[in-house]
Amino acid sequence: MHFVRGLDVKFRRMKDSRRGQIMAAARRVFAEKGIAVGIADIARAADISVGGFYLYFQNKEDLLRQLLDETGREVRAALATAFAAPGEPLARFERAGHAFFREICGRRRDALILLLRESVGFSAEVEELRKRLFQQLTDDVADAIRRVSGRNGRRGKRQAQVAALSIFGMLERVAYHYFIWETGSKDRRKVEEEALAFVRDGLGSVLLAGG
Amino acid sequence: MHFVRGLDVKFRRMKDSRRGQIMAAARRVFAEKGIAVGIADIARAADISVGGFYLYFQNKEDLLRQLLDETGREVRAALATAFAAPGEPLARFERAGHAFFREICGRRRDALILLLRESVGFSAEVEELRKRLFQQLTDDVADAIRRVSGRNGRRGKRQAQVAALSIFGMLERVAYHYFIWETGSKDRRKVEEEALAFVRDGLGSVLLAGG
Amino acid sequence: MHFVRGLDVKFRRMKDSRRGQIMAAARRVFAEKGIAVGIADIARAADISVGGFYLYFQNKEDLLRQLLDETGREVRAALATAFAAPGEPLARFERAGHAFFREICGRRRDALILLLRESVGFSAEVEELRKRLFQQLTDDVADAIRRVSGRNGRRGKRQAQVAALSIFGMLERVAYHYFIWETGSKDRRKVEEEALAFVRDGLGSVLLAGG
Amino acid sequence: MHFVRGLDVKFRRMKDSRRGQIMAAARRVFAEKGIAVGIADIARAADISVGGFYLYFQNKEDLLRQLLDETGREVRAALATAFAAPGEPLARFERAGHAFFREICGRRRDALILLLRESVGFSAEVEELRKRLFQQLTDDVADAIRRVSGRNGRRGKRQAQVAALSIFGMLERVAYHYFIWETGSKDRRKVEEEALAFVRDGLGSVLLAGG
DNA sequence: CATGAATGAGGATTCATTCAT
DNA sequence: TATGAATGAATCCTCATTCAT
Repeated sequence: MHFVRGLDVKFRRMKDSRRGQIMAAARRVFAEKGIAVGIADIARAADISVGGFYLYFQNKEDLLRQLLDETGREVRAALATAFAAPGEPLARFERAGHAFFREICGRRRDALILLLRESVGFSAEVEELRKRLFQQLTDDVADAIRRVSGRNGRRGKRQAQVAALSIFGMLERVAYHYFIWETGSKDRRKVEEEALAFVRDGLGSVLLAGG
Repeated sequence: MHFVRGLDVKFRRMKDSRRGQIMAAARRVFAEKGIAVGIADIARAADISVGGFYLYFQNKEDLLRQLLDETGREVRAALATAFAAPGEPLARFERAGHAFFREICGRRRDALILLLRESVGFSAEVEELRKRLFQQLTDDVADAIRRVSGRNGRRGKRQAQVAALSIFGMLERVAYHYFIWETGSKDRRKVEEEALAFVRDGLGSVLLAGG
Repeated sequence: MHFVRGLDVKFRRMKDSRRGQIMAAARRVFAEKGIAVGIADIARAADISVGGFYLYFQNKEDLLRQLLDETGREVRAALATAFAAPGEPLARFERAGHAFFREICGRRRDALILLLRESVGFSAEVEELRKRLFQQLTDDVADAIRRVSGRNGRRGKRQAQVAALSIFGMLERVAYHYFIWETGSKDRRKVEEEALAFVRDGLGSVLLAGG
Repeated sequence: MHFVRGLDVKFRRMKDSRRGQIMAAARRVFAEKGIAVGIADIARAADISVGGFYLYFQNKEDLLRQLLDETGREVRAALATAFAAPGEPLARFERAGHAFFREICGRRRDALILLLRESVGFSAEVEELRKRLFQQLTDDVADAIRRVSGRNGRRGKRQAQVAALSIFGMLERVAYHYFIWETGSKDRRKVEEEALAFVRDGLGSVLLAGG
């Protein structure tokens, strides 16, 4: 039985690695040539046959869904980890912002492009997934804001929700500008500082308003 | 000859009206069914033949380009007009924000969807156009910020640029959330207030920092 | 208006002729290479592009459906015409039998192959259509038998139904053998005579039983 | 050596049982989902791997061929056994007819569907096999008719051949109608009676003609 | 200017068959 | 013998674009 379980695990891993290999290739190809590339291109980039692709994904939309799920998990994890470390509330928000720029924009440009550009408007179902994903992310942040501000009334909730949306919107557009389009100032450290200063100020009064 | 010129003008107008008719139909159809709809659908919605479409637009991308240009002009105009009226700097920014929600999100949902969802990642050329468009918009705002703050050094420029990007990012995501996905609070007036309060706070220190 | 109607009619005809051209080509190709041929083969045989095919038929199944409908109408018409002429009941049945061999097997081998071989088991929907078609044909014959025999009780109905089915079964298998497989005796006139003699005898007692 | 032979025999048996297991599963699956199902479905139904399938059959067509052969043998055996028992010639034909309905239609619906629906038009080679199979079956019956009628001239042969074909055609269509489509009267006993009465009458004069 | 039938390249997906293990 | 992942040719269908009328 051990042997069989061992095999099982081994196969599961192989399967996972194959799947991961395709996902990585797809992210690369999507980022470079756009999501309109054919399955053949993805398969080629993943060193696999066209039929092989369909062994691991039901169809192109399924691949995109898994890619988005993964990206969503990564972003949430990066933000949550950075936010979890002890410190002043505002400092923790700021750390989370830095994490977004460092972990995601800096290290996962492919994922960023997928999330902000290539997956947009792909299909109704994918759009629904994007919506859920953004809701999770903004809910996470809105919860954090509410916990810090202590405001739990309808107004407090809406305020936290809007603040969370605003923060994400800022991060997104700044990321799109500097990391996807690679426009404007090349000094991303400074850009990062300014952007987070803007967040801090916007957030500051939201948090203080509750005190 | 007058007659001929008259005809000419008339034809130019007819041509313009035809073109406008197609563009309006396209915006409607794109917003409803996504940019993947065929030319046939657009032509049907515009009460024109498929061949007729190609008399007014070189191809689908050309249509999209013109649609985006138009939308860009409208947004700039709405913001510029609102900002131009006299008053305190911060109040003028706020008015521009209100104009975005009222004029664009409220009255031009089709254009909003096109700008933020359907045109994203369509093709390299369209993406280039989107980039230019966003640069114009953020440059407008950044200029205004710089004029008010008086800071014209490299740092001031970057600061203004980032602030402008941040403001647009916020407006975009809030618009996407409440006007495209139509999620969350139904009280858009209040959402608008909160969002603009956030902008005001973030902007406040940028402007004051220069004083 | 006459002009416009004229155009309309002309276009309808052109469209019909195009459609008919494809249907004729398809019957030929199906009979020769089997229904598994690709749309490309059908299109080539019909001197049309692949896209052109889809201008006239929703998909392959739609083509098959229309082909079967047409064949069904032809067979019913051939039998009905032959049966309608005056004469003794048995002689009229016999004439209908001759019509089947002459009009359908002799002149429309393609249609015969489609009906008895290529359309079999294509898809659930087509099988449903085949079922309806055979029911119509056997109902026609069963009605004729009942009218002649005068028996309208449950037993008479069943008897007529089974006799009609039997007749069709005979005609089909004889047709399959001699006209599709082209096996056995080459003297089809004589085969025809023998087969119809068999029908006459089987039918004779059914008809007389009622007297 | 005994040991080895024993093993050999055992393996042969295992091989046979494996093969039979696959054939049984295939008949079931073909009858239910149509012959278009993939090898994977058949393998799953037979509790075997895809690769395993190819240890016992060269390819899908080979499976179909063996399935048809088997079905042919069964039908011939059922008819021959029923016909072999002593009695009046006509009564023996009738018994064979009953055997067809009882043994084949009633007990082997899967085989019936395969023979009359799923194997039709599969490929040129399978069609050839079907042709041989039907020839054997009709030759068997035609021989029996000839032996009873005593007519051995060219005309007698043709007459017997056509009569045999007619009988099979009737049985087939009645079977298709009542046992495959499961349409019409639910009282299969009575249907069977009527159908065989029809055969008896048709056959009667063929047999008597020779006397 | 206007039409819409026609084109055909391109993309998604399936499935019989093979082969390394 | 047995497995099932891998292959890739084959097929269906769509849609931007053209062009004869």
